[in-house]
Amino acid sequence: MRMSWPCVTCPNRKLGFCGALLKSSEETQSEQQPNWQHYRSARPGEQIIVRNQAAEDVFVLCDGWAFRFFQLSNGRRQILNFLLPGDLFSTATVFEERPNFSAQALTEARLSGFSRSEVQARCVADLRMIRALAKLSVAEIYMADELVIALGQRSAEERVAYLFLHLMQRIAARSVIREQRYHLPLRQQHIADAVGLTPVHVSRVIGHFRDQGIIELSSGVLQVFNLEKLRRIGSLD
Amino acid sequence: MRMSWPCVTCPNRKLGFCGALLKSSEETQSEQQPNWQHYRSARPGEQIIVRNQAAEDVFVLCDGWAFRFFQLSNGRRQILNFLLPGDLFSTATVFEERPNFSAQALTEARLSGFSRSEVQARCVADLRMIRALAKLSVAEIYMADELVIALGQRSAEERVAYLFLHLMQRIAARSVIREQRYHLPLRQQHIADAVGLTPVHVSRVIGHFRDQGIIELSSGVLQVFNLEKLRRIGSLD
DNA sequence: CGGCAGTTTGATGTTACTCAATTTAAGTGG
DNA sequence: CCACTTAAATTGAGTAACATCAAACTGCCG
Repeated sequence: MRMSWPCVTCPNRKLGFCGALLKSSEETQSEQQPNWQHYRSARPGEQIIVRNQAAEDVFVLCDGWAFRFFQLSNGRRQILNFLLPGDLFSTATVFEERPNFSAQALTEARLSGFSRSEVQARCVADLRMIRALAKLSVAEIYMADELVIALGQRSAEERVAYLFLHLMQRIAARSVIREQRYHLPLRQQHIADAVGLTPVHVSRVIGHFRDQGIIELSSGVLQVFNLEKLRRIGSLD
Repeated sequence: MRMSWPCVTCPNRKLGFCGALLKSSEETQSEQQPNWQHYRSARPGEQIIVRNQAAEDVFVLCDGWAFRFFQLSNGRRQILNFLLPGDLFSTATVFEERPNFSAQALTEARLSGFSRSEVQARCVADLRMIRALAKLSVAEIYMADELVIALGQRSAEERVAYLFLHLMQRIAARSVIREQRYHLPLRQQHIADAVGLTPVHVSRVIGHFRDQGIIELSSGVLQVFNLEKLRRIGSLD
């Protein structure tokens, strides 16, 4: 059971950071679980990374959803991004011990933790690791820039549509989508915290989309009826 | 004249990416201008990087101010960040040929352009380059995350105060500040585009700060009279 | 059946935007 | 040095977008 975990939980290893790491390990290590990697699971809502708190490990999400966020002193929080299976919890964690953000599980989740020092050592030894990290880091910067654009320049409807399109694209990159139905285990509170609106207003926006026959979102499933329209509203340029 | 340029224009080479690059070149190259590096100047408002347009070079700002931005089809633009002397125009440009953003000079500016392929080659050869890039990339991600937080969760006054504090900190990191006076060559339009407000509202916010005796901003100089208060308004947590 | 978390709806308030006019500052040519 | 021009900043009035508060509704689970 445990031996087969990596393959079962990360069927799309080639997509993520996990891929480069494990590939680099296959050559130097046996089939056995190396001691610098370990698995862990998290319950919905469980805190995985606490801001400013030093952590030994670098985490990759194997299964389920999670998100990175920043907790403000006034009780609000900004969700920085959502993490899907295969995602590294920010490339910054590879280089910095104390993260500048927090992270928690959204659903039941499984994580893979890698010892940071070992990951760094592998970066030095294996150029492919560096390449993979560089790619991830570029993607992370672009994602953040896009969110800045959405938050700075777009209306409520546009932001929500943007978030849906963004998530749809990422989900579609790792699984086959049938009939434009996407599994989105988000409360409206999460959407609100991600796009800088109140849950009440998010509800109105989604209601409006529903009335227009653009989408339907209920019980964790987003169904898109009019992708064209959603794109016209939510795409950034 | 030309020989002494690098030192004159990048007095704080150790701070930036320029430092690692040139250091790595000192060992392998003579004192002469290497052919994979060249200088260039830009007039205020001149476009330096055009989104989606392939560029051979990676740019470092030597002197003056510039900014990265994204132009929306509705005429609006989001300024992603301001660039100060020593700054690399996004670490993403090192790895990707086609940038996902544009950039233009804010003031009279001098740039240093490095051939991307050469920079990449040096990354492979010299570990210090990688380390420098990793550090920059982490800083860039954190900067973007902070802006997301400011745009998503903070009021107009808080955002403007945040921008000032952020720029003050970066300016102070590269020059001695006397009596809390900072040279900020920004129009209110730039501030507006950076924090997602209209220029009119930015004017009101700054006017309000002025009335309260917190700051004074005119003819390109920001003077801070009450740093404590500015921090209470603008700091993120 | 009751309780609870999440969503929806309505009424009202606040923030920031828009439009337009006015003032200030910075050049420019006589 | 002073009128003239132009860009930027300020100010005011009216409006739109989103927040807030509170109540009602829904689905789910014990």
